[in-house]
Amino acid sequence: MATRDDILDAALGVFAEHGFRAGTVRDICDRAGANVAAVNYYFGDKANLYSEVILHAYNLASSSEPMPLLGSEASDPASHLRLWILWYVRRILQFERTDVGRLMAREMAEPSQALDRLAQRSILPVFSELSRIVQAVSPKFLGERELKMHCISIIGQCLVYRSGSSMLERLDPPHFGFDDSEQIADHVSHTAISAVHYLATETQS
Amino acid sequence: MATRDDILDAALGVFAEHGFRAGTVRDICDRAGANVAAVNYYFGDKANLYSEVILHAYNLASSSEPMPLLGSEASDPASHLRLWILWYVRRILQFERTDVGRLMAREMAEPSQALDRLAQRSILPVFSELSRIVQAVSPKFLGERELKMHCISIIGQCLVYRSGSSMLERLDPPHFGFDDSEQIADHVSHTAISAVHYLATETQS
DNA sequence: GCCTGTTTGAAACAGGTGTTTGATGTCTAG
DNA sequence: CTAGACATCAAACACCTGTTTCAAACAGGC
Repeated sequence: MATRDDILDAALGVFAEHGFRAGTVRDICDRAGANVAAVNYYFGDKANLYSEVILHAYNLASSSEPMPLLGSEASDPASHLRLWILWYVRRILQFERTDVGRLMAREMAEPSQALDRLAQRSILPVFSELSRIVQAVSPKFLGERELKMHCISIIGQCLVYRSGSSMLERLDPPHFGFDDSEQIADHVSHTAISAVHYLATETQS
Repeated sequence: MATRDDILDAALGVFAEHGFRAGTVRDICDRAGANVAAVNYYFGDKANLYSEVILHAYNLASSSEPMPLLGSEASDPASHLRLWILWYVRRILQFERTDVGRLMAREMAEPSQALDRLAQRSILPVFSELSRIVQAVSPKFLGERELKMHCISIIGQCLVYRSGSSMLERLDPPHFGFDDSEQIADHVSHTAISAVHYLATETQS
């Protein structure tokens, strides 16, 4: 059963690097030091292997830093929002260099059926927790859609540092990386906080 | 020479749908009503065809609504920012359903050499124009990095509606689409304007 | 030691890929 | 009319893909 795990690890690297289609089982088996037939023996076919790799990658990702929950620390909502954003930005930018992150990025750009199971258990909790925090920060009660857009704005400002990295790299360097997490978190949280306060006092068109 | 253009059009559709690797020249030639050898006859090889398709797609994209330049209309900077963001959001969300947009999205997620030539002539002007507008909106002079982060935040808030659409679709519907462009532009411009004003009055950590 | 189920191995298979070939048609200049 | 360039076509080529086959090696229980 050791070769099964070897194949799983090797497949993670190969799929992260080349994607599902372009990643070959021969490459995987070579890296795992196994025979070509091993993939079909243990996983049935290539597609099934991929599904298991996604699960494997998710388990690896989940074992990292846990999400800071509202109320877990006795701080004001504003600084908690900054803490949460810092956690999210770190998660995003840390992913950039790992196989797990590159795999997830591929899944986000071109989702496969394998993602569906994880999405409900991964994306939704993150989003609803962020909603709670933003609502706590806001001086007035935010409607559902209004709240949603604020959260999307925050997510978007963080995600762009990875999903738009191919664009950003083509501007004048230096590019933003993991070391800039704090600065990015500062900026995004300031933007978000000022947005909810501004929208609370001004009349929205 | 008509078949050359037919192949170009067909290849745009095939590459947008399946990507460079998974898109086959046989599929392209079938759609174009041409022989398999036509691709190599007119374009040398598949990679070269892809490069020309990227150029072709860019020309199609450029012939759409032009970017609203600062000073072209006699309006205050704030409403001009909203106008610019609306233009950008529309461009982003309109792309979602067209072959050109899907191709560009693929290129952004996994850039090929073909993108390099376009990037300098497409991304940079957009970004520098946005920088000018944000600077005009701001009550105080913004430093290079500060200005850059504001612009990235705006870009990110718009881009997320496409790059993160696979995530957003998994939240409770209805999802945001082209018809919500105005609302999104309102929200993003309000956020951006309040951010530059807030950061101008508060002391940034 | 032997037997049984599990695991590995080299080779082959069937199908699809981009590309090349050489013949055939088509049109235009001399 | 003819020569030559251009364009199209069916067929074949060489290669790579995931998958299967079947024999050999290995494991542990009796």
